[in-house]
Amino acid sequence: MLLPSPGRISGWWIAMALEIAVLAASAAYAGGVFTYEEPEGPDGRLRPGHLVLVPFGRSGRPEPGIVLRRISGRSPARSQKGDRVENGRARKTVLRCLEEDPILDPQRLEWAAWLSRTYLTPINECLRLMIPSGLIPRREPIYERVSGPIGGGLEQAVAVSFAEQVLLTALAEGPLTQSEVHAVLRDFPLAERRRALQRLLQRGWIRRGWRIGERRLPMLRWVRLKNLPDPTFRLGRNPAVLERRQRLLERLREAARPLPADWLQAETGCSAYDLQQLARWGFLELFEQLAWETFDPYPVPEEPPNLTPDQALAWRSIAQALEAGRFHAFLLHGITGSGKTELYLRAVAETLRQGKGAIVLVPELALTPQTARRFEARFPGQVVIWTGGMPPAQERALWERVRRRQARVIVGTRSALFVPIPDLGLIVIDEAHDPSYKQDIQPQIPYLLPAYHAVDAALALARLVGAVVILGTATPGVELRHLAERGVLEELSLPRRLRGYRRRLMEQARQFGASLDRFVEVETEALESGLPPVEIVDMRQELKAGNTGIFSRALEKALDQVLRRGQQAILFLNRRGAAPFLFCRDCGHLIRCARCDLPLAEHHHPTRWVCHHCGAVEKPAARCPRCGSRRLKGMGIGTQAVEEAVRKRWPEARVLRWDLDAAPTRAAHALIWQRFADGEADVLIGTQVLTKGLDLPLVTLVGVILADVGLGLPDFRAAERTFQLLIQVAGRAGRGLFGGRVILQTYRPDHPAIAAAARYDLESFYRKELAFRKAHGYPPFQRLVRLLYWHADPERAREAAERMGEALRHHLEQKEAPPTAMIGPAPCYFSRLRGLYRWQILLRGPDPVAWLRDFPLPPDWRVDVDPLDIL
DNA sequence: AGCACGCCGACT
DNA sequence: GTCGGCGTGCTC
Repeated sequence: MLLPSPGRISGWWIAMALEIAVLAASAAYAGGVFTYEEPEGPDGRLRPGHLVLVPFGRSGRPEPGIVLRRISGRSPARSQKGDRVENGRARKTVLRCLEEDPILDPQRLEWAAWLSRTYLTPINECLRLMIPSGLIPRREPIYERVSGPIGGGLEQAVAVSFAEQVLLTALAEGPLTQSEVHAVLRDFPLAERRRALQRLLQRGWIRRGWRIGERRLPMLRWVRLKNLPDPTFRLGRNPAVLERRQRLLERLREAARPLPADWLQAETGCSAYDLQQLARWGFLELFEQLAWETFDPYPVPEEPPNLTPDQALAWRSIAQALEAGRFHAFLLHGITGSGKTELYLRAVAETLRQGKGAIVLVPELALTPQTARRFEARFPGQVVIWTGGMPPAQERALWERVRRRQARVIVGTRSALFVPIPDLGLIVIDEAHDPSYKQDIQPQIPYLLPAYHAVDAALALARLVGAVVILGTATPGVELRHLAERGVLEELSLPRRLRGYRRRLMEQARQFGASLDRFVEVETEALESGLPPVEIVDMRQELKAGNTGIFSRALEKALDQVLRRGQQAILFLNRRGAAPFLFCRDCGHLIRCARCDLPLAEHHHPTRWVCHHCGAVEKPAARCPRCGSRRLKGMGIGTQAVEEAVRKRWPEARVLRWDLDAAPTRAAHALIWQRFADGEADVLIGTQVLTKGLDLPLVTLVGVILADVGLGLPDFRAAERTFQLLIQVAGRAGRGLFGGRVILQTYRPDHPAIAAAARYDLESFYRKELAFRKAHGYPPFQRLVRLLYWHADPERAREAAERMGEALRHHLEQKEAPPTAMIGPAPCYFSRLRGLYRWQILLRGPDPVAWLRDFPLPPDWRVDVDPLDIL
């Protein structure tokens, strides 16, 4: 077939037009895809996957876009402005191409289309996931004078304000950017400045254009050690400052080479100021380099250990699949500490050997310097750590390294899946059951991001590019097991627990004065042992026996023992704060968040009332808002209450708390973990953040303060979530030399999730859960789509929901297959959050997405396909 | 979502 | 008579 080329052919203009997905937030509301003219000149010949800037919207602001395809067609007429007109609408022209080569390959474009179809989201929103904001230049409005009065004459005919005159005079000298306009008009109030601009624009005296910023390559700050300070030199007055500065110098001395500043800061806790100060004293030299050139903090590759027989068996299948170089997906079911990571590392090594790239996803909170280090140590200089919310320059630097094939391994959180690494050969998803792999629906984000699940999205991508997927988990959950049973995933298992490699254990044994006698030697390198035994304590019996405290007698005794032996304990309670409820003792009034209608929790240090949903923090009121009584009291317990109880009962114990309050940032998380791992505390108290697969060898006791938290929610996945959490937290015990045990306190010892977790009985829990899901028509037997609507006005929310319900009912009657049931419209269980009234409609059937595909969904409705919860 | 156009009350 | 309220409609 002859492709039409631009030019005049037998009286027709054969125009090449481009379908472009525009990445502006507002574009999604109009479908996301628009037709543009191809520019003439060197920026011509745009191909699918090219990143361009196009004028968009009334303001004509340059917005990033991705070329989807070239289309040919009869030329529309030209308007006076020179734009082509079609259906009465002017067609605009691409402004410029941002990268010489297409930045997305055809498979990624196909994948975006899949995401769009699967999650009922405009394709531009799906593509946005793959374009880091660091690639987009800054754009600033620029104003220039067109015509109008210059000084005298028309001012009398048309009222011109003083501000307008000042602006016109300034513009007579030349164009001004937005910020320059504000500088010129700095003596006028903001509203006045805006009005002046608007009126002059309206009269056509000035014109607005856009200045597109320079795209500078991001630089990276490096640190080189110049001199070590004299031992008598005071590096700081504050002991904490002193310590981290010493740590920094020590780290540089060890490395014996320059290290990146941000990396050093993360590792040592130093601030930019610390670095500057040390440089001023002449101990360090700070310098910059292109960010992606030589990021290579670990030059010596770590030797891979030998595999255990279990690992070797699993490895044979994985190696075979990698060899074949076709799509293949594994469910690697390995209990905590069974050596899954070593298999990931081998698979990555094999992928690199083939000249392909690998993506390794880890749960949000598990991405710590320690995790990163394992990969960097094995693949020095080849690893990029990718997390959400990085500064644009860093994003761009890392993206550039990946694109130039300088880094072939991406380790990151769920957004790392979308980095377009060339020749993708392997995707690993660690702890694949983790809920942080699902993108949730949030009202505060202006974008209509697809509610994707990284596991499903990874499988789809791997199919398109012919890659291998490894989904690793200790607690597969119903959906993953179901995929395995359907043959989508090949199941591999590591049933035995690896206590550690001999080399590491010997070191620990020396350090803590322990012996390795009680380990079963399965092979020359690795030692194995079983999971720690779990003891259930029925807290109702404790109450009967007169114990109203937080600790059962069994847990108290066990903790006592651990502390006496100088070992470590973890106390787990999946609830932050001091008390989850606040009641008035006189009238029984429950204090609620004004915006969410949910109970406020009491927090200490300082004493505050906190909404766990919207994060609102209130100063405690002295009196009950209903009866005026001063007797307000917190009820129930959270991690802070546990911490206080431990400190009171064991004043000599060193206690650390690990929850969102104690560790608001990733660095703080890493720091708490590090301190506990270094033996700076005896007891670690925390919420689910502490379940994220970290090795703490000295922990011999895990106490679950209250296993029932979370079982009360009316959600079909509540039991599964609790079960998985309990298994994960139990796995924290006994990973080291001294073995370990788990004590699980509960008021519901017979609940299937709790009873099965205590026996590590995944099989029976899975069977029961599956029967429950089948009986109630929940996933994986039926699929769910959740339609969400929210509005500050309760009436408008209800009306919109009912209108939508009607429209869907109508659609339902017209369209029979596939059979789909509508549940609702109804207010959500959390019917008001952040001041917004929430309504939902659930669609349930074998394929509700297909059923919805030809239904026009209004953009103010949010769609959650395969929602994790329906609260 | 932004942003502009469009029709009714309190002020220089 | 003008500023400015936010209702409605559009984005190639």
